[in-house]
Amino acid sequence: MPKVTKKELKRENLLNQGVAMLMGHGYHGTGLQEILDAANIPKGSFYNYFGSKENFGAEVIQHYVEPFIAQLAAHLQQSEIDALSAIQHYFDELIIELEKNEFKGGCLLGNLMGEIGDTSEICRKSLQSAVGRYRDLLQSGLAKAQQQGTVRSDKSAEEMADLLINTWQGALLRMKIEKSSAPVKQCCKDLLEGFFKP
Amino acid sequence: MPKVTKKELKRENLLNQGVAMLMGHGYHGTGLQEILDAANIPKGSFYNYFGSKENFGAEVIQHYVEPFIAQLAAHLQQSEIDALSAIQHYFDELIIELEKNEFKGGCLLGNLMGEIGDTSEICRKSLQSAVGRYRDLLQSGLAKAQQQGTVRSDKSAEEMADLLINTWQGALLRMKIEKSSAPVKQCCKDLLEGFFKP
DNA sequence: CATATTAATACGACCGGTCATATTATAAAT
DNA sequence: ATTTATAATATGACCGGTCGTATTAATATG
Repeated sequence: MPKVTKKELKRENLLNQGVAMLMGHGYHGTGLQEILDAANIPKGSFYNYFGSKENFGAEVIQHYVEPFIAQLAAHLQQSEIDALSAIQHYFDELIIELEKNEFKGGCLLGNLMGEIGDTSEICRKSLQSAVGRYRDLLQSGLAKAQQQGTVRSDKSAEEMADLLINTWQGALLRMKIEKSSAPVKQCCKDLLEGFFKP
Repeated sequence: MPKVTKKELKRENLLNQGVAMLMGHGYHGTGLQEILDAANIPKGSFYNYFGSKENFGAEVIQHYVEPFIAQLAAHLQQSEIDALSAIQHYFDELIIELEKNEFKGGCLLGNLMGEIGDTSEICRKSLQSAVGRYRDLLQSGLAKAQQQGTVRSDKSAEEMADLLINTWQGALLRMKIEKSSAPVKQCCKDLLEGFFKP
């Protein structure tokens, strides 16, 4: 096996463990040691892969959002299902996952926006990009739903995408402290089955 | 001056500095030393006032929410103004304050829900209580607005209060990473001037 | 002088990050 | 093709500093 691939593999392993650890204990609550231990990589090797903890955090953010974008995109391009239903199914899947985790963690983006969104410029930029990419995809789905007549057209898809993302993020915070999926379920009901209807 | 009062004064000073520091750098990002330095209180004295950092955090949360509740209550009991307008004016004031702080900090409750909402049980309970008290007050204002006919009555005041709080929290996170008040302004517009209308 | 309250100091654990060195891979030279 | 020189990567001990907390000394109160 090529050496460069092996290095990439370890790098990705660190990112995966980083996602899990930062979700669980936050940025400042997680030490590099924990991440390295979880990935079975020696302490001294960390800086062969990343320039600093801060840079690592910024990469973790991008690494985290990727599967969510892929998952939503997969739902949206199922041609036999209308866009609004696709979005609803997507969020239903997220809720199932949240319940499986007993409402712990929530969304890494939301957690880090609150914790380091205005102290680490590098991570702020990364968060901005990650949320932006996610928002753009959701917006395209809502625009499609507008064309299909399942979502109101007197509000822009962009406005609704932002509203949905923001309400979802707030609902995730509530979920964490209430230990209940009621807030996130209500979010979907209020918006997707209520405010967004034509 | 009575001794007990002097002690209470220093205690409250610590809580005030704690609010400011935890807002700026989060729970794990803030050391007790910084707080004690800011309050001009010797390091060894901390445990004369609080049992632990975690207990301190839980108290800071309650200390933080108090003025917001008082401010909203003050708006709501202005008899010459209808409840919906009172709520709108209240949020307008919050937005002005956020702009004054250049979008830094946001809401301590939201930040801590994300960071330690599912790791510190004590703080989780405190957050639950703080948000609950705030929600109840907002709910009573919305119920009043329903009676005055300025807010729709086919949705419960509780549901709308939760939705407003959650969307507001999410919008605050977006505000932090976009460095713009657009998200929070849009939140008020979408809900108070849109979804909540009869 | 006895007692409680405050403050100084001590403590071990851990933080992010650096270092010289060991190992391995690549390139050059024979 | 084999050996030698060079570079890249891997590694664990270790840096100064800070963490939250415990213990001990000093001070104030009765």
